[in-house]
Amino acid sequence: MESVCVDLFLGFGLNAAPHSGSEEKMAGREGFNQPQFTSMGLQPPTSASSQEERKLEDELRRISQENEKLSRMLGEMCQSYNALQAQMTTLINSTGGGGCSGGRRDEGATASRKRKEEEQSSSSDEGSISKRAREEFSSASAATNLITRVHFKTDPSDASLIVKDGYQWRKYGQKVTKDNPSPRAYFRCAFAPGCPVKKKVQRSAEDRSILVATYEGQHNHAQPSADAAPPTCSATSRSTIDGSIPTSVSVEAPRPTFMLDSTCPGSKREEAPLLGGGDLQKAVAEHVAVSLANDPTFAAALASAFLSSQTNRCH
DNA sequence: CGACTTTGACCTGCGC
DNA sequence: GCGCAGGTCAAAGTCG
Repeated sequence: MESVCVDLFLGFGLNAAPHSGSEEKMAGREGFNQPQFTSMGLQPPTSASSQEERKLEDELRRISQENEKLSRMLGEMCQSYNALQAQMTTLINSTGGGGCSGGRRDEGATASRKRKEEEQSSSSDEGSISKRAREEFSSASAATNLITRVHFKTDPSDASLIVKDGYQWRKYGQKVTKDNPSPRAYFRCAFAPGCPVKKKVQRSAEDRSILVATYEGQHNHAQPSADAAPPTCSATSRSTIDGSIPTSVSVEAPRPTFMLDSTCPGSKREEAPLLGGGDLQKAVAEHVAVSLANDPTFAAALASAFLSSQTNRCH
C-alpha cells in the first residue's frame, strides 16, 4: 500500500504563487495582481484602480486565502492518513498478517482457491478453458477493481432496468435481493470479447424513480459510440440518450485513492485509482481547472477583469 | 436464423 | 456443517 498525498496548492490562474504559500506576496496589491493577469494572458490595468477592480481584487484575495486554507486542511488530512496507515502496518506486522476473523476468511479463500486449482488441473476440455479464461479475466479486473455507482433519474412508470451509457451490454441474469424489492439486473460488456467490465442495475429502494447502476472494472477497449457518453458526462448530454439522467456518481476503489467528482465533464473518473504522484497531481489540476471553467462566478469575474483591462488599455 | 432476453437452477462465499 | 444471499450459468423463449 502506498501513501497518497496530494500537493493541492492550486498553482493556476487565481493563485500566482503555487508553492510559495507566502502571505507576504498577497499583502502588496501590486505583487499580488500582476502575475495573475500575466499568467492569464491578460494585460495588467494601467490606470488607477476603479472601485470595481478593487472589489475584484478583494474577491481574488479571498479566494486565494480560501485556497490556502483548503490546502492546509488537505495537508493535515494527508498527515493523519499516513499516521493511520503506519499504525495499521505495525498492527498487521505485530499480529502476523491477520486477525482472528481475517484468518478464518483467508482460510476459506485458500480452500476455495485450492478447489479451483484442482478443478483446473483435472479438466482439459474446451469448456473449462473458456471458464478458466473468464476467471483469469475477472481476477485481472479485480486487480484493478474499480467500482463506480451512478444514479439515474428515470420515469417511475418505466419498469425496465436498461441504462444506455454508450457501451453495449449483455444481460446475463436478474435477481431479487433481500434489501430491495425491485430486481437487480446483471450485465456484461458485450462490445469487446473478454472485456471484464460488469454492470448491476437496480432501482433505488427509497426512490423507485432512481436507477442505481454499479460498474465494476475498467473497459479494455475504446468507447463504441461517440454520441453516447460514459457515466462521467454531463446530465444534459446523457439525458438526450434515453431520458435517464444521472444525478450523482461515486467511485469506490480497493485502496486509498483521490476521488474526483465525476459529475463534472472532463474529469478522469475511471483513471483515478491508477494515478499516482505526478499523474495524480496533474489530474487534480485538470479537474480543478475544469471545475473553475464551469463556475459561472469565476467566468463572470474573469470576463469582468478582462473587460476592465481592455477598457483601461483603450483609454 | 441469429442475437438477445428471461428465468430457474446451480455455484460460491460467508456467518452462525 | 448448514443455511442464506448474491452472483452466474445455460436452456428456453422472443424478436427482428
